[in-house]
Amino acid sequence: MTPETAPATRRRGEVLDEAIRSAVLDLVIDHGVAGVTMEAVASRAGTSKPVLYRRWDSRAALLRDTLVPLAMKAIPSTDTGSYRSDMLAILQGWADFFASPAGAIGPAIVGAMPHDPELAAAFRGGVIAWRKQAMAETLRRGIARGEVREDVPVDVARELGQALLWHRFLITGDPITRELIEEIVDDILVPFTAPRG
Amino acid sequence: MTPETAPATRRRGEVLDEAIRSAVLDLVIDHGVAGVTMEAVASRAGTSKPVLYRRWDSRAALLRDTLVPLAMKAIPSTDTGSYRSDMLAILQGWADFFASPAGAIGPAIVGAMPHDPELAAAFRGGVIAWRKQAMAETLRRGIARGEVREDVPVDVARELGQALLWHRFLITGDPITRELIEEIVDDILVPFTAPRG
DNA sequence: CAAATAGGAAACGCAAGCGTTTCTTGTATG
DNA sequence: CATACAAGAAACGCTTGCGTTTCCTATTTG
Repeated sequence: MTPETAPATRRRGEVLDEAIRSAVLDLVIDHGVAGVTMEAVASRAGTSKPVLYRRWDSRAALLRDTLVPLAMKAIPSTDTGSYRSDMLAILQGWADFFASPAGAIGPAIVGAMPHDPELAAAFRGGVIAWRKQAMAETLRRGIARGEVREDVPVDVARELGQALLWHRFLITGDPITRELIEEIVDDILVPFTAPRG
Repeated sequence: MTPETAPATRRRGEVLDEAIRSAVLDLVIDHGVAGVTMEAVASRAGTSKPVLYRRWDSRAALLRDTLVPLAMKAIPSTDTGSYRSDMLAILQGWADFFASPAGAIGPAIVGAMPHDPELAAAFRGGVIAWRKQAMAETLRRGIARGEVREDVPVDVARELGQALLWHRFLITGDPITRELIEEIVDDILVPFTAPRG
């Protein structure tokens, strides 16, 4: 046990940041957003409240800075070569997110937004705006390939698939299967967006 | 001020029950579900905690018994004579509910269900099951009239319209307009369910 | 009318959480 | 090496909320 090999007892920088983020997610999963208190996060992350308050001036800021980036990295943005296979990949990405531990942030954010305008702005202005843009891009590529009609109502078309998945995830609790995804794409999305012949 | 006309100072039965229900909804609207504490409900309803505990053994039971019936009476179940006008009425009912003060219970329930299995069972087994049944009934009537194809995939068809509305209400915050409702019915639902050929 | 019920006020002891302060000391930097 | 920074432990005083008890008395019931 020489001094050179004594293990570090305190964490700094990214190591500590990751421990805090991980603690927040664990608490959301276990107890919902109400379980995310400064006391609980500090305890779970093996740190102290002054450490948290040095970074965030409030619980709301901590939640916002932790939950929103998790939602941001969930979904592939990918050009697969066809509108159909783009949509299959995107909807599968959502389904995988919902099935993952991080999916717990979905209902947490939805429940919190009505009373946290900054969280709502971050989530809708960040994550959702980005997803809308990516979906519009997907439709644009489809139009360029001649797979999607030029007068497709983009506003509705870009949300139609994920709306069904969110509905099952948040509201009805019904299963989200690969078969459902293919049905949505082949029986709803493709007919709805296809050029009219 | 004769004794016969002295105003009542205590409430009983339905009058008191309604005051409690109203207090819960007010608190959800103002503070979200986290604001619904036994202290706050008692104070808001102008009653006392023993009165609440005489009725419910826990905050969770009070929430469940208050929020779920509110969701239950939101939506018309109506036979208007055609599948199209049925769907217009139903989706307008959802839109009106979301725009009403009681709409606040939507995100409240969604946020709470992952950690309250009894609430989830009440909401999904009660409200949602009832809505699914009513939607299946609507499709059946459409089939009988020849407006809806006999092989319509009921599982997806019965949730498609409201999924889009819930998505806007809970996730994106985009407006829910009469034009949107008509677009959903005329451009998505009717083509998707219509007989082929 | 008398008796029973339960509404409402007030209080209780306890726990959890808040935001902050003080202190020690591990770790990074120059 | 010395210095600066910040991590982590511990404690603080305060607030809110919990579930419960006691008491008084309004209201209903028989």
